[in-house]
Amino acid sequence: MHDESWSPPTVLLTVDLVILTLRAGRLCVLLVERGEEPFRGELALPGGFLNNTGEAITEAAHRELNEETSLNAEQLHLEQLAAYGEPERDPRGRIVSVAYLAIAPGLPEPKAGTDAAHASWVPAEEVLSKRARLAFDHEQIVVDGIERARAKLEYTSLATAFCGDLFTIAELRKVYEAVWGVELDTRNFYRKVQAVSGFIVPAEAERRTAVGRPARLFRAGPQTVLSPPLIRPAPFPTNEGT
Amino acid sequence: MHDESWSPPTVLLTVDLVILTLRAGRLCVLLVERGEEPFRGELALPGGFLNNTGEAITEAAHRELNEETSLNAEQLHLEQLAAYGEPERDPRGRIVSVAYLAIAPGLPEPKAGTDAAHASWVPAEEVLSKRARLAFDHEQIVVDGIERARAKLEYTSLATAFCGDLFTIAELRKVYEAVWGVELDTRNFYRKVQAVSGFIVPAEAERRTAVGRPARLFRAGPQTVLSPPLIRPAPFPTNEGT
DNA sequence: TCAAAAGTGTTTCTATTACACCCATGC
DNA sequence: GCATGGGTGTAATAGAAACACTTTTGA
Repeated sequence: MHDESWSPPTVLLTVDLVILTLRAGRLCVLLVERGEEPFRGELALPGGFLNNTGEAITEAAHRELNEETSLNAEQLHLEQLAAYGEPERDPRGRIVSVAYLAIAPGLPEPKAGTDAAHASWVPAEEVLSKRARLAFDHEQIVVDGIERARAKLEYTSLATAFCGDLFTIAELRKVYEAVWGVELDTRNFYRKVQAVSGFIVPAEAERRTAVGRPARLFRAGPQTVLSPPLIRPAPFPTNEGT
Repeated sequence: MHDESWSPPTVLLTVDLVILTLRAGRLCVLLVERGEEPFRGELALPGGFLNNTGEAITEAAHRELNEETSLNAEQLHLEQLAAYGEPERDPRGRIVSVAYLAIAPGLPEPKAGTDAAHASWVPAEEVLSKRARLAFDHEQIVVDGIERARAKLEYTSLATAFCGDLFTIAELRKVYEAVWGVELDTRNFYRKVQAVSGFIVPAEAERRTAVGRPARLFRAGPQTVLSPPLIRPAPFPTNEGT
């Protein structure tokens, strides 16, 4: 197939982060305005090259995440999305990016990283509707990240990663509504979510708001896989004749 | 953070393939006996280095898949699983592998590739039960691949990729039973699978076996996402008090 | 006529939905 | 009291599971 002197090509490796959070009831993604070429001044995902200290890819993702949000591993969810390696995806050369999905509870305005002129929370809808355009293939990565989050809300406890340590069931429902882009019945959600064993456990406390009855507080339970799952309503009616 | 002369480390990129098929009603994965160091003589996933002709990672996966199975892109399912990049995963140096999941209909005994002394179909159970040990981190990759296949049988039409162009509902059911490792009621499956619009469409033909009533033949329909999905039975009873 | 596999009907049970209604609080 | 959001009860419906039964074939 090839002679003995053949040697495989080397590539540069970056990590890119799709960091999702809820702000004012809307799903938002952290984007930076690039301070360097290529795509200087355009919006992009936070990320960067792998260190040359022999770090694992996941470690690089944690490092970049900490640079952007000052949150560490215990405080949020981080998982690998996929590798993106089209030859023409980066004009600087053969650069393969491993994308990660991070979920954070509501955060203050982010601080700028070293190679990011600005960093800001952009509503996911801005990206999905193509009103905000992104550098490289980052639009596809965001789309993949949001779809991963939407899917994992169904059968894992990922939604609790959007909340703080303590949360009400109404807050948890707002996570589902914002990420899925639907409205859910408050009362049925209230019972359904409590019927999933190990999903949320009651805390001995209440949260008082300006008006209305105080809500019980809960924290994330031990179970990470939900059974039964919370099925998201079909976005478009499934009516087509067989 | 780092000075201007800093340059990121280069890595070598491989693709590894988890190729699944059904043989005699059992889920099997294609493994090769390594013909070179490291791990000479041990079992491993088929795969290899990225070409230096500027190919996309997905193209490299297709190329390796064709070398092992002589099947092309139209004949089977191929999707990216994940990137594996622990620093110590390969003793040869910093090698990142992008793993792919391939699903093939029943195939004859495979031909050996260039750097594979033997290639053979190994029952998935041999790997999951750790009776067969694999080189590198390939055991984890196989576990991830099988779990991906199990999950995607629920909500996508992936099961048809295990079948030939034409198949009976009983054959399709055997796919679900083998991949999930459960037994399904033939009669309920028969109706449920036909109730999913666009999953399978009847072909104007029958399949006669040695004994019994001939079965109608079907082919894969246009729908790739199943609604409603086919939920797999919980492997262990979900009984734990809240 | 029998065995085997395909395909149908029907009952039972459980989960989801929709929505009426009650509860606890601040003002 | 009354507005507001939290929480409960319940009837109607849809889906899943269990299984008796009929159909079609080869031998």
